[in-house]
This record gives sequence, structure tokens and C-alpha cells, in this order.
Amino acid sequence: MAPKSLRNLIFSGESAYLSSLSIDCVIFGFHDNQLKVLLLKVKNAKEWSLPGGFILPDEDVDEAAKRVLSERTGLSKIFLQQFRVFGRPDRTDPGFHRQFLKKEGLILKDDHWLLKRFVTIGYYALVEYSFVNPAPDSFSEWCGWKDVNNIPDLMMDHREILESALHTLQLHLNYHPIGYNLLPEKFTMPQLQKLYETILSKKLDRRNFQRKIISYKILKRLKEVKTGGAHKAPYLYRFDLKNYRKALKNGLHGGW
Amino acid sequence: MAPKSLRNLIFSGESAYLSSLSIDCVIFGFHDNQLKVLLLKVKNAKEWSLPGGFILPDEDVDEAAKRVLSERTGLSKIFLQQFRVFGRPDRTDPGFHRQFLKKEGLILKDDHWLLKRFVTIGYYALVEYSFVNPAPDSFSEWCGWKDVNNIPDLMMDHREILESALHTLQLHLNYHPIGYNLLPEKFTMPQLQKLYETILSKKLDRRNFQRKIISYKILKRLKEVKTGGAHKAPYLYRFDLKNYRKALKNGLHGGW
DNA sequence: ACAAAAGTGTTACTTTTACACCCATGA
DNA sequence: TCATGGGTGTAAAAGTAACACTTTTGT
Repeated sequence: MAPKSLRNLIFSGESAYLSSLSIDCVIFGFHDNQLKVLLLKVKNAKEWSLPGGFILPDEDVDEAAKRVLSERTGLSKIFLQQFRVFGRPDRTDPGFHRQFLKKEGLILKDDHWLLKRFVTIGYYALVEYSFVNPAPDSFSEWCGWKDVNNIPDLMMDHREILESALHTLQLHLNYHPIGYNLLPEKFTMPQLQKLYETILSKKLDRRNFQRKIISYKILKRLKEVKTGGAHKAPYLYRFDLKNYRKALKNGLHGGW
Repeated sequence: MAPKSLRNLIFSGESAYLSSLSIDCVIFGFHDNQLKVLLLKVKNAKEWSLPGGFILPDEDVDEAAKRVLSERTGLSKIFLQQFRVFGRPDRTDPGFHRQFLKKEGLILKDDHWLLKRFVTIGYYALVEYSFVNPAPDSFSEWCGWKDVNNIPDLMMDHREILESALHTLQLHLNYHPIGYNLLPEKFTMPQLQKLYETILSKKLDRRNFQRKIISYKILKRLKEVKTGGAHKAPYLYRFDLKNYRKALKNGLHGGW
């Protein structure tokens, strides 16, 4: 028997939400020097999915995305960026949902709202990995991080959405506080470099990277040092938010 | 008495289109060395509006935008780029539409679909000015070009949409064939420069601009020359499409 | 004492900037 | 012939790329 929350959504969602519109979020985190994405394991299927949801009749679309985000991560302050609408009529697969819900004991009529065509608004979010408490939604049996270089099969066009988000991340690197939102408050230069390398999927020269980042004057070097590593202890930095914001306005003229 | 096309839209639109979703297009053209936007004069109101429309139940969203575009301009091949969703619940003003339609002799019920909240998908389009045959839609009494520096009062949040499109245009300048789509096939260097200056709202050095553009190798200089001007005849250029496309893929590393 | 990570410095090369000069054209 | 727009050149400054060397740390 399907849980009540799922039945509720299925049978009263039509009036509760704007029809034909959904939201999908690509939530990025950074951990172990790797870029991670928060994914959900769909119940009764081998596919995974992006965190998503619907929009309340009087809800700001950005607000709806925030709601989805906070339901999956437990976080309230989240860097969120709309990046593209996916509107092909065949992007939704009625068979998929019908199959999945049948196994939950829920039979949908042909004209059920969930089986209709959905236009989805893609958001990407940047969160600090260690603050996140992943929580599955009622379609899913599990929620957690996956390495961006090791993504399982995703349902529908979620793979395309993810790729598109990654591409957007590259373009936004010089214009949005991406480092700030993905890294912990204090971090080392090699960490920041690794983040840039991962997003750009490109090796960067250690020394030139450092010099360039420093030249932007968006970092404050702390007295402290990262201990515990097996080698020379790197300095810790934190973002100088005031300068960072100012610099991002015109873009960090970076040919990376 | 309202024309039939308008009555049709008003009274059968609910079932004919996806609900709560619309499309708004910012159509750019370039003429007289100025950037122009195609606007519609709303009937019975002082405000103007962006060309817009709705999405058919089984229509690709991009396709719907193309349809709107071609209805307003008469063009079929159009450079079209989705750029943002506008989803604040209060962005639509039920009073506005009710007033306007009342003057057309159409009384709408409180729960009429047109008075509901709409999420709109913003597109910008680039067209070759001289090919366009502006045609008003059933909400409008006139359709035509307005200088981007001299925009009249726009309805709802259309001003914000336009500004956002302009900003996107700036960001896309190095990544999309903006010059190619806005200029006629043959054009002069000063024309291209003026286009860049307008989009960036910034003066550029004539000589450095020329050198930089040339260095991209995306232009072919023709033997011909633009005659009729009051001064030295400038060379004509055309884009070398093959190289242009290739160069845009990695972006024209331009600090303009 | 050594391997590996991290800090710092130098030099050649490319790109950007800020200019000056000459040419063609219509009034 | 002159004012104006347009083509071309050059030198200084800034930024980028490609390097080597030293310091620190755990084993």
C-alpha cells in the first residue's frame, strides 16, 4: 500500500498545483575534492531522478524551487539559480509513472494529471555539502549524493537537465559566487583550485591559479593553517564577501 | 464588438492552450545604427506589450515561441533563445485585462482563465530588420519597432523582461551569433562596431575593435565597398560562418 | 632523508591599450 | 579645401603561460 503522502499527492495534486508545470533541481555539493549532485532513487524502478516538485497556485516559482530544495536538504538559505526550461512535449513518459505507481498499488486513469505533459523549469543550487541532510520524497526510496563523474541512469530527460546545469555552472563561474557557496567557510587554495578544475574539467597550473585568484582580491588569507594533512600545511582562506560581490558584478575576467 | 479572433481566443483558449503558462518574446532588430525592439500597442490602453502567446497542448515550447515570432514578423527562420522564466505570482494584473476587454465589449468572469496567474517563459529573438513585416495580434492595434533607448510604457512586467533580455544579450555576445543574426548579409566594420557598442552600451576604440574582430578570423572582407556615404567608402564584410561557429563554441575571449 | 604537497619567483610571450597618421569623399 | 569618417601602424603596459626552486610534513 502506497504511503499516505504519495496518495495525497497523486489524488489531490491536480487542484493543489499549477498544471503542466514542474520544477527540477540540480543540487551541487563539493566533498572529497569532488563535485557531487543530490539524486533520488525512484521507487520500483532502476532509474534515479533529480529532486523536483510542483508549484502552488499562488507561489513564486523561485519560492517553489526553494521549498523543494529545503525539503530535500533541510537547508533554508540556498544559492539558487534558474537556468533553463525543458519544454519538449515528449519529455515526459506516461508509461514510466504509470508502471511505477502500479507497483505501489495505485492505478491511474488515462487522463490523470501526472500522466500529462509537463514543462519543467530547471534550477541549479549550490550548497555546502556538510550541512545537508538528504531526505527522499514520496516517489523515492533513497536520497543522497552522487559523484558528478559517476551518475547512474536517470529517468526521463534528467540526464540532459544535469548536463545543462553543469554547462551553465561553467558559464557562471566568473559571474556568480560559486566557490563561496560550494566550499566551507574556511578552505585551502588547493581545494578552491580543485573545485575550478572539476567545474571546468580542465587542469590548471597551481602557481598561475593562485596568483590570478589572489589578484582579484576576493580572498582573505587567515593566520591558521590546515593541519592533519600528510604534507606541508596549506593556509586557510575565506572569501572577502564585499570585494567578491563587487568583483563578480563585472565578472572575474578570467580566461581559465 | 470585438473581432472574432479575439473572442475565439478569450472563450476557447482555456482548453486550447496549456494553462498558467505563456511565452513572451523580445525581438531585436538593428536599423539606422540603432538596436530596435518589436512592440505591440495594446488596444484600449496606453501601455504597450511584448509579442507573446500561449503553448498548444502538444507543442514544443521552443516551437510555440517560433510560432509567435513568425506570426508577428512573417519570418520562419529566426534565431531564438530562451533566457528566463518570470514566475512571480503577482506579475499578472487581472484588472488590466478585464478593463481592456471590457472596452472591447467582453465581460470576463472572475475565474476566467485569462485572469489567472501566468508563469511566462522569456525568449529573445534576433532578426534582420529589413525582412520583417510587423503584424499586430488580436490584443493589439499596432505592431512595430521601437528604439531600445526609447521604450514606451509597457504592460505588467514587460519592462523587466526587456531589460533582462538586454542583459542576456550582453552575456551572450561572445557565445552566440548575435552579429550574424542582426546584421544584413553584407555590412561594414563601423556597423558591426556600432552594434557591439549598442549592446554593451559602451564606446569602443575603432582601431582596436577592428583588430580584435579581425583576429578572430570570423569575417571575410569583400572586394566591394559601401557607396553612397558622405565619406570614405568602407569595406563590406560578411561572416565566415564556418569559422564563426567554431570560434563561438569556445567563446570569443573578449574583454570588450 | 625522502617523497609529496604547498609556498614563492622569474622570464618570455601574448594581448590590450592608447595613441598618430594617412586616405577618400561630398559639401 | 576642409571636415569627417574610414583604413592602417606602433610602442608601452598589462596580463598569461611556462617554467624552477625552496619549505614543510609524515613516514
